[in-house]
Amino acid sequence: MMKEEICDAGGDVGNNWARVCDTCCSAPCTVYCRADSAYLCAGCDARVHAANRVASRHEHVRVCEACESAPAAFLCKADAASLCTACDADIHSANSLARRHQRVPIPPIPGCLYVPSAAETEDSFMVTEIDETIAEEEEEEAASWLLLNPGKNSTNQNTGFLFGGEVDEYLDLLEYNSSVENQFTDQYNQLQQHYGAPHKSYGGDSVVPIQSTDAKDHLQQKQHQSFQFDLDYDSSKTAYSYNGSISHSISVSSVDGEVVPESTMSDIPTPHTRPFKGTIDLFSGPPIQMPSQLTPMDREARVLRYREKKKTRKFEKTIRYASRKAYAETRPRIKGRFAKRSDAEVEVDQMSLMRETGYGIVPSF
DNA sequence: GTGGCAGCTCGTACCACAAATGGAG
DNA sequence: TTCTCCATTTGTGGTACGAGCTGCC
Repeated sequence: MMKEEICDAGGDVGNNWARVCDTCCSAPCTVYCRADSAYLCAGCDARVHAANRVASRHEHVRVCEACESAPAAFLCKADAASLCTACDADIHSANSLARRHQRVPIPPIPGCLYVPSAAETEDSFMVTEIDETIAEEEEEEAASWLLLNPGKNSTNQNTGFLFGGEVDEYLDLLEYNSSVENQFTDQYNQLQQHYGAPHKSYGGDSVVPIQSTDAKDHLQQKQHQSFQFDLDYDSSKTAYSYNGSISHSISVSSVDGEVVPESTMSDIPTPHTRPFKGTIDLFSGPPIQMPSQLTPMDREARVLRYREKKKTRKFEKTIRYASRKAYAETRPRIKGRFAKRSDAEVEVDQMSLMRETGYGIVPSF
């Protein structure tokens, strides 16, 4: 793909960006401002359009995801892609199947797409290209969450493809539960440190959390995709229903849910039922109070919490009892199922026990 | 465009038994 | 109140199997 040389600074040399930011020339553009007739990156978009009230009203659209060099005009629901008129015509005239893709026009979005943090605004020109690309993706994802809120309290100026209030309330739900969950997690960790051991000592089992350093990217990606599907699924409903999305989320996330040691639950003096990680316990606990107004600082904090939680998600299975795991691994199996131990194996065990303890089994008759 | 088939992926039930749990005495 | 006994429940991993999806004819 030919890269347009717009900036004279040469900041785009050596990258694969189709079009670089007209302002900083050091990052790929993500939005097109119609008022300024300029292609801007996330950081510059935030900085320029947050400068004053007039600038904040500039209408802008995302850049075409195909050519990345023209403003997107249509959103293909089948491909979930924003396309410019040229790419839309090319792609959707290729075959009959593509022609059936449902596309909706993308209206311009007033206001700033991004809410940069202080660190981002200060260090936005110092990150490497790769880091910036990754950060860009996270920015867009986080911004996609942020974009959805205004429609809840004011006139919904979003595309209508996503009903912002619903999704943002979902985010609020997630964050509410995550905060409660984190509170429980912290409490649990403190108790672990307090007791000095993760499990009440019976001389047998001990809790052994599996610390797999390998991040299961495909699982995360899969879950993330399913998560996004949940949102779209909900947004397609005319009537808002928590049950729909929540049941989906549970079915996805509870599979690899982290299990809390039983002893911990019984040992904690303040009783609570810790839900599976990622689940939403709507049917117990105090009613959730939805904030009606969110300041930019609040929203930024929520996005940061969302990112942090996204980074620290765990998908690996947690072993609660190491002895049971060790025993299960050594047990005889038939087609994967546990099988009864033969008499010979039982005798071997008894012999080994006699050697260890020095005592035999006395016949009862 | 529709139906049938093969191949693939994914989730889950199944098994035995030691350990954990909780009630009764 | 504390301890012991005993019945019940829980948790553990590898494999088979069914459901669902995709691609091809």
